[in-house]
Amino acid sequence: MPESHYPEIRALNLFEGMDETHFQSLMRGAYVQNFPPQIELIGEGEPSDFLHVVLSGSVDLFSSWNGRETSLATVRPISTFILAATIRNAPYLMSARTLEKSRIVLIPSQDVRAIFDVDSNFARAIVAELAQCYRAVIKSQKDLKLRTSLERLANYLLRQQKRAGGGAAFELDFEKRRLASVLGMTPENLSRAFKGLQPYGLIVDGIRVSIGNQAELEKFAKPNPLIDDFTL
Amino acid sequence: MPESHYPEIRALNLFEGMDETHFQSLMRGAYVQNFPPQIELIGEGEPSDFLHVVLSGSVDLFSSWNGRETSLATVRPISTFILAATIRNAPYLMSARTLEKSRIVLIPSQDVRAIFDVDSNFARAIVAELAQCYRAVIKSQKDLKLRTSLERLANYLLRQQKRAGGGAAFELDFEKRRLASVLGMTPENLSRAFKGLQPYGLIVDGIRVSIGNQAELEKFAKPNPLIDDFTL
DNA sequence: CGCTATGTTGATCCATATCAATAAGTGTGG
DNA sequence: CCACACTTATTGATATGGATCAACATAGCG
Repeated sequence: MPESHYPEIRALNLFEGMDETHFQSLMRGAYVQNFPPQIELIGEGEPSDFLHVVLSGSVDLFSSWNGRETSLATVRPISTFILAATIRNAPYLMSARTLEKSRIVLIPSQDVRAIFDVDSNFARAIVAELAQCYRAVIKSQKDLKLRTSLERLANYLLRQQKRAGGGAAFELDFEKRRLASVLGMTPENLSRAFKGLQPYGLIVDGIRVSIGNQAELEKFAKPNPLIDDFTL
Repeated sequence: MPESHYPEIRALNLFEGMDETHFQSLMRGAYVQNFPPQIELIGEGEPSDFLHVVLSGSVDLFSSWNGRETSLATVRPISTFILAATIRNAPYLMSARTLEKSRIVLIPSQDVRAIFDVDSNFARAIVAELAQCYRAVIKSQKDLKLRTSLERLANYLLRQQKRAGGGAAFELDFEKRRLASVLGMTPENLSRAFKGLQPYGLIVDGIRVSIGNQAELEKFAKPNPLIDDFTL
């Protein structure tokens, strides 16, 4: 793999503390690939041969059952995915597909496991990452089980607003169809949910969103750090 | 803490591979406590001072928001909980309460983190445990988002049947009210869902369940290893 | 024994899904 | 650059899963 990518990968939490020779050894076995949009990178149930790192573009993690499908998460640069399957050497629980043109690093899972065994800094970083992923899913679970779809949307908008800098106007970083799936509802229902937030001064035009009455929206959404704070 | 408990704790996946002196050191700081039923052990949002190990009894992990409450998991002997919060030194995302009279080991979180740093076998075990917990929540997420409540109940029954040995008759290990919460529905809806499975030969009497038509129930439930297999 | 919490059943309401039609983008090739 | 096809978004009408409210039965438990 071209060495030009090393620094950006090295800068990831997962790799920054590890021994240089170990990092080099990981990179030697890795390779970078460019994918067009809508390519299925992995399918659930397949053996976890590679740890993936998204360098650019974005990847949708989804799952299907009995003809239904749901988006579970979106991976954006620069971060890794399917770390847990790699560690446990178990089949992927989710499928992954590119949402746009994406550049992705593939690191053989066995190399990751081997280096994990000899580099305690790397091991520590993996633990931190896994614990964070775990907590992220728990938060999502609480969101799903404790809130109605309207409340989930309201809180999603507040989170997205914060990520975008906190201004009243910002943009959605999802196609609405997939936002609906992520939030656990149908596209039609999402469309109506946006309408349902109009009383709080919400204006939506395509991907542009503006929150007219911040205080009222927050009063309705009741955001909670133990569900909505992604740093926690 | 009384040394009589050491062997059963030591036998846990999490501790079995670690250095004996490190284990002793962990145990020195730990203590065992007996709790009556319905005691809240920890509240979400509190700092994660202790890693907990359930020796006997059972513990409900739940969460509340805006007056609603949901059960996220049940911890049974012998296993640990809130490992992720301990590792990240972050506030608990879930509350915990005893369901019955329970004996619980409390290990100071800072001791766990300290030993983690010096014992690579322990670190490895923690990673394995975290990865498994993560995968368990992902499966639960898929169950929630891809299935109706009737399908969730049917698959839960099949899982429970397998855990109980595979025979047609077995017992629920949940109070129905909490089973409903775990499955993401109301008690009334669960009651009706049991009725809804009668066409598949399901008979329920208190906590005793019997599956009359295994083949038909499976045909309806469509169990999937990537959702329902707890070893994966 | 009662008392209290749990479970069941029925009636009704509400949120969300589904089905169907239309509109609005978006990308492609002529 | 436009016309066309195709996907996505919206809107309306309707169906349905599941929640809520209320009454009653039942089972633990002191």
